[in-house]
Amino acid sequence: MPNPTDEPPADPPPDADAAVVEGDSPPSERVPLERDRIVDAALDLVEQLGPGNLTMRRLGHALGVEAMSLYRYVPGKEELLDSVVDRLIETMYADDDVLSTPRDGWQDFLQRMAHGVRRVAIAHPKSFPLVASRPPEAPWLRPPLRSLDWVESFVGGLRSEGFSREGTASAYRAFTSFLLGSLLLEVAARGADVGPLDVVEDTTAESSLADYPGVDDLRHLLAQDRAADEFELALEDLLDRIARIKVDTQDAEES
Amino acid sequence: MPNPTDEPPADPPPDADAAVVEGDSPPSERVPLERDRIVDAALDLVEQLGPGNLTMRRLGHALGVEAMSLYRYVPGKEELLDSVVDRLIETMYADDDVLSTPRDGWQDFLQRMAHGVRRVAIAHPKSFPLVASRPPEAPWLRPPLRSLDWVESFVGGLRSEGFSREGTASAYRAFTSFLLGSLLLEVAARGADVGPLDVVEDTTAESSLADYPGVDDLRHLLAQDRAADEFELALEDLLDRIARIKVDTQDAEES
DNA sequence: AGCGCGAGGTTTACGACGTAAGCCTTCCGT
DNA sequence: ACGGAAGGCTTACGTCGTAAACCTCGCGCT
Repeated sequence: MPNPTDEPPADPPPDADAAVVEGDSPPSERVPLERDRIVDAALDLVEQLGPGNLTMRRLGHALGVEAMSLYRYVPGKEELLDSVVDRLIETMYADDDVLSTPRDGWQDFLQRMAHGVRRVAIAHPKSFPLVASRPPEAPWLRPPLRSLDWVESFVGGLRSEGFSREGTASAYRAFTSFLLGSLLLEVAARGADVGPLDVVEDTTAESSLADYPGVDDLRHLLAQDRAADEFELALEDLLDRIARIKVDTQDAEES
Repeated sequence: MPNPTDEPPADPPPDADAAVVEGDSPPSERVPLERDRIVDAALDLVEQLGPGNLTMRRLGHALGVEAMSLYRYVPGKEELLDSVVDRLIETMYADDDVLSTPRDGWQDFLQRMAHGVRRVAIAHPKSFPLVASRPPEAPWLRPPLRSLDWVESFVGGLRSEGFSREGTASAYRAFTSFLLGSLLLEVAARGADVGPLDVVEDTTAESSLADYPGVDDLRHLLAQDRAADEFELALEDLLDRIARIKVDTQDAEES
């Protein structure tokens, strides 16, 4: 068994060219060919098998095509993965509840943005870590807000609400590291217990915890999933912190 | 070029068996054989080439040995990587400035712990992300504090300082996600600019930023490395937050 | 009608990977 | 002296990413 990186590969036979939905019709296009389809399929595969089990051959197979055909549309696997995270980011940006510019104050603006990112992370637990692990293209594109559009929204939004340059930059850094830490951990916890079958399997029993009375005592508390509540609380505290940053960095600036 | 995942592989010739330091001598051992040596070498290699370029053959080569010989001491690559992150965690735990139990209050205790973790992260920028990306063995082993010893220290320390069970659990979750987010981002930024040569290469010039005036305006600020200061500030705010958690969850508990 | 030609797919092939299986050597206890 | 195991080496298999060459249509020309 050469490569059991994440989960059993489990290769089902191909289907492909299944439902070619019709409906749209700009002048002269046939059936929806590819490239976006490739990225979508890659995202799906990553979500099913984990990033380590995405394979060009497997991906081709899922699209009813040989692996090499993909290279007509994608320069290589790395770039494909980059496109996958781009797709994820776009998904976030298309969220209706996320504003591209503040409407009811910056706190509401940032709340919506944070929740939008969280929604995407939770909807794509296996892919989300990719957003963190690909090398950033520029120092100001910090995961998980890895796109100029997001950063522009963030920066423009806060500036328009009276944040100084320094305040905006600090807030941006605080916001991104908060999101990254919380969501990576939440998603990792979520991803762990969706294993193949496992049932409930209390994980208790077993060995160790005898030597670790403190941990043993808190075992149940620590295993509980309070992610949603704590995200909310931590986010509120973060906004307070950012409010403090705002006033602390308020200095003489032109508009 | 099959696998340019991270950086150019660049395979130098082997040396191995170079300096076999003598000095210790328990009853009957020859030259320091292996297993720990393997893990150390793996850690070094990851640090030099990035995790994606660690290869059993390359690792063997670095130790002056064929790849297959490693399997005498290590069951497989996954387990090797697990051992590497364990080694990292032990390194943190051996830090003299980190206390295993509070001496001057829990704030000092957590400060020292946070700085200890940060020191290790910064000393091993390429390896640190491994600590985050390996699947956790239990829900209460949250990166980057992935060892029962750490968690026991944390939990025991806070409990002994009067934290309730719930308060301890909340503080633990807040602490870990703070560390993970901050340090991953700091380390990613650091890892980015140690590329092969690149010189300074202002990254400015170039394309894009014309359409993103807000980002362009803040470009220099956002590229600045304020990681150290902001870690300190954020950590202090986190401790305040934890103090609030402490009093908020103070309820009737036996000692 | 013939014909080239390019878009989009396939085949084949290479080198690197993780690792199973078996072989060879060296050295120890008896 | 010798058996055996400890520790390394060689060979081999299946899989990966991808370069290169090759088919095979259907279209627009003349």
